[in-house]
Amino acid sequence: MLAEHLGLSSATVSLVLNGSPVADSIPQKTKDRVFAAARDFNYRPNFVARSLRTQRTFMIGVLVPEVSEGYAAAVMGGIEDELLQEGYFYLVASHRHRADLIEEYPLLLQRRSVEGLIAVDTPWNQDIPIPVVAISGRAQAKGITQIVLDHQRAAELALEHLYHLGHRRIAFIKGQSFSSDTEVRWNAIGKAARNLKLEMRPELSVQLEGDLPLLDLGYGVTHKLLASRSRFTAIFAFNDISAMGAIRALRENGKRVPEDVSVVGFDDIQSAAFQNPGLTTVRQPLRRMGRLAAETVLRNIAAPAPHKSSRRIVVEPELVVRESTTAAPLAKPRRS
Amino acid sequence: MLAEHLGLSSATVSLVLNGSPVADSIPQKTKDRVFAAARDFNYRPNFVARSLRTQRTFMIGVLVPEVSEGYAAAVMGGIEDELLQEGYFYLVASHRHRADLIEEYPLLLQRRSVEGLIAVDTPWNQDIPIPVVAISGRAQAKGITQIVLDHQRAAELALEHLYHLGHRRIAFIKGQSFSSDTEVRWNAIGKAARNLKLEMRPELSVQLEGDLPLLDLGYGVTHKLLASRSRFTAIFAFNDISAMGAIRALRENGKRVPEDVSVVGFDDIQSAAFQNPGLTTVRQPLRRMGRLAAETVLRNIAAPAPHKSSRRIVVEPELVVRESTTAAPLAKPRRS
DNA sequence: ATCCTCTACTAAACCGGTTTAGTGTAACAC
DNA sequence: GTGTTACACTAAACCGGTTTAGTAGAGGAT
Repeated sequence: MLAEHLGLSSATVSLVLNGSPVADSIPQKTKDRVFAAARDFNYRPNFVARSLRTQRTFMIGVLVPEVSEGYAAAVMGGIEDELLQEGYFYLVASHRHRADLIEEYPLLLQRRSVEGLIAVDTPWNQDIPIPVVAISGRAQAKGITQIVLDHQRAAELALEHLYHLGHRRIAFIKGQSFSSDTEVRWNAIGKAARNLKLEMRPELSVQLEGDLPLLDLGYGVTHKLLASRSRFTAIFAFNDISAMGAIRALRENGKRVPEDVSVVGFDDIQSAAFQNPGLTTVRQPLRRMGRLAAETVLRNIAAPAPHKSSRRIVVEPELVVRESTTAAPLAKPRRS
Repeated sequence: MLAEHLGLSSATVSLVLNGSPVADSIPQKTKDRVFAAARDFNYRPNFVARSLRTQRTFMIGVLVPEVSEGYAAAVMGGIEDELLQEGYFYLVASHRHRADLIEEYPLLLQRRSVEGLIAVDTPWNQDIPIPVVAISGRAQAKGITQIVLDHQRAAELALEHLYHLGHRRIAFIKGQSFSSDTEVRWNAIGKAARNLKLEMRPELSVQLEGDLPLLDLGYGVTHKLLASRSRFTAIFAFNDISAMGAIRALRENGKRVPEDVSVVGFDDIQSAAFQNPGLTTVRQPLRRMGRLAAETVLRNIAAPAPHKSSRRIVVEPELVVRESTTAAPLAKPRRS
């Protein structure tokens, strides 16, 4: 540390600059000299050295399936808002759903001494000694906090919307088996359908299969659906991307959206609003969920939970009605 | 370090585990004991301590306008591919084009001892002591490497495509003044137009203005364009998002895309392909640019450039023809 | 003159490794 | 028996701060 080229010990300088109570006895005059020198020399204490001594890194790790994908990107936006504001930085790692990476990255991040971890849509069963918050991942380990969507409400919002528009024959695009939300959401849909006395026909359910690129996930399965010649007037897709793929497949088959078939997506990623027609979708407040996760992880760092209890924080979805849904054809809608 | 609970000094353990040549004289038997103990105790050397001594952090900083936005997300995907593979992690900071943050974040990242910096679409004029690679930012400082698109080629690809489809009255949506690509691209378009003897009418040029949210950037200006009643048969937008906004505005005005007006975007972000109709656009190889930036920054770290020369690496665009462009109405197209 | 109490600092330990310069011992040469 | 070398390690410095325990010196009380 070069600052005591001008008189004092490094201890004094450190004490003064950090405003330690031990420095109370140091006269203002000396303090001012220190501050002035720090400014003149443009002194920036070495963060690594400080981290070593204080055992604080002010870093947290973020695990996502893939950074470049809209869902993760939106969540990260919220995470970052909160973290940078609180003086933290974050390290990101994309595991692309590869089991070995899901295993390895948390270890690597721990070696980097991150103070907490946020796992986005990542299966989790490890028990690690730092706070972990999972966003919509199926978490089995104890002691982690989960941010989850109220899937029941989400299913109701979508189905009631379609139901009130007169749709009775609704096709469903189910998520990939590796996605953590698939199962809960599917069950929620089943329950919501029963409440509405809506029949879920097996021949109108298809499941996504491809992995990451997810280019035209919904495209293929919708073609399959159309090929089966089962009649339907609406599709409820697992996510916005598959909904967009579905719309394309419908168009190619001469179906108009929404006049012939209504389509509801899920997530409300940025491009849902950019679609033409705009996509009606169930919004997950992704940015807020990210922010919430960051807040939670910071709180857990500040005050380590005494009891390793698993908590869950439920966030509410919101139906965003755009132009991809309308009254069912050949049937009298009840309300709009 | 707990590992020498079983016999040796920490120095020996470190030497052995790091495969230092100094450890050559240590018999294999001892080495094996060390390795075994490391495994049993699940020993992970503290990265912070090591960083302090070796002055290596294996971290690089990434500056972007906004993480949650498609352009930055795609670039980050490429950056991450390369970095994680090479054992590096990265810290991200979003400056939202705020001048104070653009000033501050590089400093914060340097305090964190990042070994290099990648600036995405970020104006840059500082001269800092670590390698910097800029992706499509207007960089003025010396010593930094820029990854830039061949804008001339990009403009030609788009204009020639439209020209050959018979379009002569083409409207242009120009980028925001803060975006680093705006000016070069505009000049490139001008030059390409002259080469084609295409007249650029001032009344057919509009400029984006809003800042980040960019929800319907192109929407407003296109409405303005339509309101001016100037006739045009095609729009070349500054980016995909404004192109999507333009399409929406056109539709609302009863214009069909592409039958009445063809639209060309720029970037080829993920949702361009998801559009209905699929958006014809000039692709920037964003992921590759990110990867290239990461490779370059790592190379500069390994072998610091002796001469602080500014280099530029030019990448080639590619025209992706989808469904938003077709032959101009009321005119004989030359070729399809 | 002696003791006490403040004031204004600082010496030195510490964080957890890496790295340099040695050191003790055994084997070998002469 | 003595000098030399190779072997198998280790002491200690070091990275750059933070933090604890303590100390020198001035001034006041007795």
